[in-house]
Amino acid sequence: MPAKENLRPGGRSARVQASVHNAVRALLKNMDRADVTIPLIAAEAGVTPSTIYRRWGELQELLADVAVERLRPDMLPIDTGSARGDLEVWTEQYCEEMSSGIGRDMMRDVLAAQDNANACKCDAFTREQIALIAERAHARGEAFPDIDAVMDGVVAPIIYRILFGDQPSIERVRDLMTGVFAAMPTRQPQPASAPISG
Amino acid sequence: MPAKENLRPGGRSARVQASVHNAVRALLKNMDRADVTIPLIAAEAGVTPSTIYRRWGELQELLADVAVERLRPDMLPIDTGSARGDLEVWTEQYCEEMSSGIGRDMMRDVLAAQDNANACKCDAFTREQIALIAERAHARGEAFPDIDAVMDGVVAPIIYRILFGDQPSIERVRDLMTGVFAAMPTRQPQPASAPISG
DNA sequence: CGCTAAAAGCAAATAATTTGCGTTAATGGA
DNA sequence: TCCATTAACGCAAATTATTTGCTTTTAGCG
Repeated sequence: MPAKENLRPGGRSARVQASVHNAVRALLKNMDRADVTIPLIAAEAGVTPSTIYRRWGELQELLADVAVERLRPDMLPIDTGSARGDLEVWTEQYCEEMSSGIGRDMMRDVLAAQDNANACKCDAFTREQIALIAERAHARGEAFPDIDAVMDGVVAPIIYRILFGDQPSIERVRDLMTGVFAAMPTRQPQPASAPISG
Repeated sequence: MPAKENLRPGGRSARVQASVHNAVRALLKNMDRADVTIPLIAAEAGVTPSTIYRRWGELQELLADVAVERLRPDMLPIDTGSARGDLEVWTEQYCEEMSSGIGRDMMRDVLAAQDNANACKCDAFTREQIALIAERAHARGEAFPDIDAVMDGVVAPIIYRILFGDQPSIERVRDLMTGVFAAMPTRQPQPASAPISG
């Protein structure tokens, strides 16, 4: 139902979409999300409300659309020199972003939508980032856990805790990471491996 | 904001609440959740819409309220004779319930609400069920993982996958459970150690 | 029993959503 | 390049949902 993908990529349509997205971001910055309505967004974006209704159906789909764009990673995972360090830094940053008020709201928006395509996208973004870290690890000759193991062992617990009311602590996040590395099938890592200290 | 707790427990108020909850359940059984509106619920429940608006504020809070009641466990975890068996059976049932269309919808309702009190309740329900299994294990003198280890290692991955688009398979769920038991610190189980207080 | 106030009902006012139809402009083919 | 086609938009009227002020009911309590 929410167009976004299969719409005419050409000028006006894209312009309207960008304008609406910008309007949503601008409004969310300044006011409580409970007070943001479609007519308000339309006014801010300079379009007529029916355009939004026809393209997104309801507010939640639009919010989910906007949220997923903001959740798209905008940089490569930081290279610390070791797989474990890479994952640790990435995980802590991910956890911080997602625990913040904005991150929570965006995740809520994505999950609240009828259409779960956006939720799938978020999952894909995360997997891609971890895959990049894994690739680097392999290129260095370091052992690295399966993506699924990282998702189940680190990402899922973080997200679960954020969604269900508990703020995950840095210590807990480190423990989760340690657990995933410990559970990794121990085939011999090639010589170049260099685990971080501390 | 959503009353439900601190309301007058007496006759009329409780009657209205029950009537509204029943109306929601009845409507959700027969129609798409996108077509359920507050005026419709009010008509079905035989109350005036403004009553619902004043008590719950918006549809999502009401849906979350109803959903959390349906997510409340209505029976003790099945006793299979062993801790591992108990957890396995419970986990598989939990996974099935949550993966089903109804379970997903209820979880979505709970998470979509502004107020996350209901989400916390769901987490508490799950912890209580696992705590019961843990108590039985301790009473039998069996080792059992920490509740947090089970939440992070089994529950969180299941819920994450359901929310973010992947259906967790029975095999994967068993693997998760095996992992949690394997990672358990292997202190010797005392014979008939004291049950946890709770 | 009678008082007080929380919760419900009712109806008018306001706001959001849907819908029909005319207009604009992106796309694709001649 | 121009034209035909049609998706997407704008506008405005109709419908539906939400809010609000006021009245009535009734739970809670001395």
